[in-house]
Amino acid sequence: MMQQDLGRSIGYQLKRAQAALRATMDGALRPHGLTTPQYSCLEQLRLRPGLSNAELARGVFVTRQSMNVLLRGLEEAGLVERPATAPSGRALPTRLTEAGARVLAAAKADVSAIEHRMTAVMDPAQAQAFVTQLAAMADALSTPP
Amino acid sequence: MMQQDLGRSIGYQLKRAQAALRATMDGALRPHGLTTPQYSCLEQLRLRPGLSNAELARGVFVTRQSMNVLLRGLEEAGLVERPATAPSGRALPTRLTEAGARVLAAAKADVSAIEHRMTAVMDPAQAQAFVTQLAAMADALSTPP
DNA sequence: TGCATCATGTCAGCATTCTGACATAAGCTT
DNA sequence: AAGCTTATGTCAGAATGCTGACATGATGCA
Repeated sequence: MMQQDLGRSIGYQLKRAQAALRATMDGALRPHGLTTPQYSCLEQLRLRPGLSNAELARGVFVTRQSMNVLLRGLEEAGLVERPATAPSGRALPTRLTEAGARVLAAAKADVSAIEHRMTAVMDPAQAQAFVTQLAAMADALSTPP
Repeated sequence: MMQQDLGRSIGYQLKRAQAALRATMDGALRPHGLTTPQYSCLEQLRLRPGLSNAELARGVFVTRQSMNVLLRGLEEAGLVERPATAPSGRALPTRLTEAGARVLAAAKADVSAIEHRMTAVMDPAQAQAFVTQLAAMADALSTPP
């Protein structure tokens, strides 16, 4: 097909939008002492307390190993806590500390503002359809052809 | 606002779609001996031959330093070539070799199929609007508020 | 009951990418 | 002409994330 304009490629624009979001979030989160993956992890824990390391990894789209070091950082900073021994199996259920919930709430305000800047380019109905389409595209790729 | 469902967050779905695309592309490109950033670099060079290291870095959304090591790999593999001395200033214009163009063409077929799997969840008019919206969102974030 | 399979947490090693810094070259201002 | 600003390529070091591997605990099956 020999595409002449990269700007019409969905893969390129997807990467571009994601890169812009990541850079903007990193900038906004730095004053809170968080990176974007750390923020994503805390947000997961807010919505689903008690998630294990492996479950968090899948939710943040990194490997278990990466999530492990990320969690240690959050634990050392006192933002999350894990029991020393597993209540069942090997999974250690992780929870936000009070300090973690506080930091997350402050950071979330900034992140929400960024997401609003993104969706402001469309009307609300378009924005909702857009998110639905994003999810459908991810599903289409995750399902083997 | 306290969002209860991560699936409705545009940031989450954007990350999810990008992660799925990246993983699928990595898998499809491995048989060609390419990573996704390397493929993106070759594609840039196909559309705009003679791009410098710094220009390529911006196009692929990595730093100059990362693009530098990436380019050395492609150069060593014989897929791209750069003059030993800069014709003007310090910028070294990079071009695809014949082998590079050949590898890229073969890889591009697979990548195009992947992009088609993504857009197949919408009708063509929706897909075009979707790409336009992605670009608008990236612009909204790149422009200081 | 045994045993195979799977998921989890974790260690080690490596690849990738980043931040910080420096020297060089071009363009612009004065 | 001289100096300031910007852009580029590159080096060094560190952070981040990944692959491979292993032991442990749960689960399902013969």
